[in-house]
This record gives sequence, C-alpha cells and structure tokens, in this order.
Amino acid sequence: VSGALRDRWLARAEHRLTQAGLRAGAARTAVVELLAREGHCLMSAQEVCDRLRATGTASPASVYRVLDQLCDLGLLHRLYGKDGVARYEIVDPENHHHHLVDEGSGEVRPFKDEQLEEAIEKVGRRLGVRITGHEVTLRGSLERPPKRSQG
Amino acid sequence: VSGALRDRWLARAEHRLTQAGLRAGAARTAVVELLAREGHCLMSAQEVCDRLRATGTASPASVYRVLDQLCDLGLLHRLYGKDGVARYEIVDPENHHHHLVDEGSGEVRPFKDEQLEEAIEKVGRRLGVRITGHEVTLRGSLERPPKRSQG
DNA sequence: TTATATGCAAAAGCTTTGCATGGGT
DNA sequence: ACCCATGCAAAGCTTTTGCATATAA
Repeated sequence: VSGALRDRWLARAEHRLTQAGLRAGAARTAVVELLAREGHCLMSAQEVCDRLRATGTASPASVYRVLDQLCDLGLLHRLYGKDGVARYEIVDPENHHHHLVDEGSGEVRPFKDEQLEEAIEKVGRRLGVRITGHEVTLRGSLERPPKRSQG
Repeated sequence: VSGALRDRWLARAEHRLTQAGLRAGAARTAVVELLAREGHCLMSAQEVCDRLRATGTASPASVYRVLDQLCDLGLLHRLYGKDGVARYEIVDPENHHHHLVDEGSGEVRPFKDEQLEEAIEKVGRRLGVRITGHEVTLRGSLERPPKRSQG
C-alpha cells in the first residue's frame, strides 16, 4: 500500500538475494518488483504469471523458481487457502497480519490484532514451547448489519 | 482415541449421510469406518487410499468422492499443510483443537486451549464480525529443555 | 425399479524439472 | 570465465471426471 512499505521490502529482498549469491535477471526482477507493489496479501503463482505474461517478462517456470527462492530466504510466506492453491505474501515484520475469510464470497480481508498476538504468546508458554511462527484464519459473514425491513 | 468419540462421530456421520439421500456402499463404509477410528488428526487422501488398498475395499476415486461428501456435510474438515496436500480430520465439537508443528521434524501435535478460543471470540467482536470458524497453526521447536552438559 | 455408488482410465490443474541457451558480475 | 538465470517442453503429483456397470433402498 504505502510506498514506504514497498520500498522497504524491495530493498531488503534485493539485498538478501545478492547476499545469497543469486543474480538479477529479467524474470526475477519483474517478479520481485511486482510483489513489492502488490504482494502484500495472498497472491497466487498463477496471478503472478498472468500479470507478467502481459509484458512477457517472466515465464511460469521462472515465476515458480523465484517464488521458491524468496520463500527459502524468508522474504515470502507461502500459504494454502481452501482451494489448495499456494498463495504468497511479502514478509514484513511491521505488517504482520492474519486473515478473515467471508463465508459467502470467499473474499479475504487481512487484519491486525495485538491482543491476539499476546494470546498466542501465552498459549506457547502454556504449552511449554517457544513459538517461532503462527497463522490464524478466521471465517465469518462480512455482511453489514441488516437494515430494518426496507427491501 | 476413546471409543466414545469414535462411535459418536460414526453414528452422526451415518445419520447425516442417510438423511442426505446417500447410500452406503462398500467403499463409503470402509472410508467412514477408517476415519471414525483414525481420522482425528490430519489424514491425507493418499493415506486413506493406502490403508484401504490393502483390503481392496475402496478405489482412489471413491475415496476422494466420499471425502468430498463428508466435507460438504460438515462431517470432515479439510486443511492444507505446508506441502499443499489436503488433509482431513473428523469434525467433533467436543474435540475442537488446533495444531502445533515442530519446525525441525514437521511433526504435528494437536492441542486445546480454552483461553485461545476466548481470545478469538474477542477478536471477532473487535472486528465486528460473527466468527463461524477459525483455524490456528503454531510453529515451534518441540525439543525438550537442554540438559546441563550431560552428553 | 430407480437413483446412487463404484472402479477404471483418462483428464485436469498446479508445480517441478531436464536441458540447452542466454546473461550477470 | 564461471556460474546463475531463463524458457520451453516434458514430467510429476494430487485430485477430478466420464462412463459403463453394480448395487442399495
């Protein structure tokens, strides 16, 4: 969303990729820049492919390869929704969030909740485990409160 | 685990299936009984197939079809782990739980935590949404606390 | 008797991989 | 120069589907 967020991740990504001895080709550059702009919440490999097919900047094989690299380097999270398709989103500690899925439309809305984070920390303590990561998915109806009998 | 839990689900399952106008063939019976016994935590379609291939009681096609039916009827939950493979577990309100995944081995341990449930309810209230379902996955290291330098 | 269940084999969809070529550093 | 990146096409895996047959109610 904000330019700051985008640039922050982009810089970190380029840095770690270089650091890992990887090189910037056309495909990787295209994928990374697309993600920096629009990869903040659940983008599938296919969506990335579609976006980039238009400009012919990356083949599907490269898209999948770059996505894998980014996951391995901890720059991307890979999640699976109810359709079993992998979806990716940028890892940004300052933008940690979870997902609320509308039962009706399947629409996904990201949300942040500090008290939820604290609750999860406490669960870890009760279980006697150091929690290194967590995911929460909520399902519910997003429809507005019903208006009074006004067809 | 306990026979009570198994029988409870089995009875409910048979009832709803019948109610839905579905019929009990050999394959469905085999799948449902296997799940009642061992489907309490994350079993993949392939595992079901393997188990049943031994006795030749159900083909893969039937396994997948039955699994789908059970999900549609709310008798089974379908979840996706980090490998993108669908895994199923029995829906039993009296055995509601979440999952803790060991970073090292990938081993999954189910856990219950009432305070976590309450925390999630509160999140729903804060978001102004009625929560109809939720999933939590925790990741951490299950290794025991290190013993004092005693090789 | 009629709608559903089943099995097989083929197809579908997402993802990975082998290989030859192009390109970064 | 050396090694990594890329694209294409083929292969891999899980899951779905078409169709003919069997079977529950």
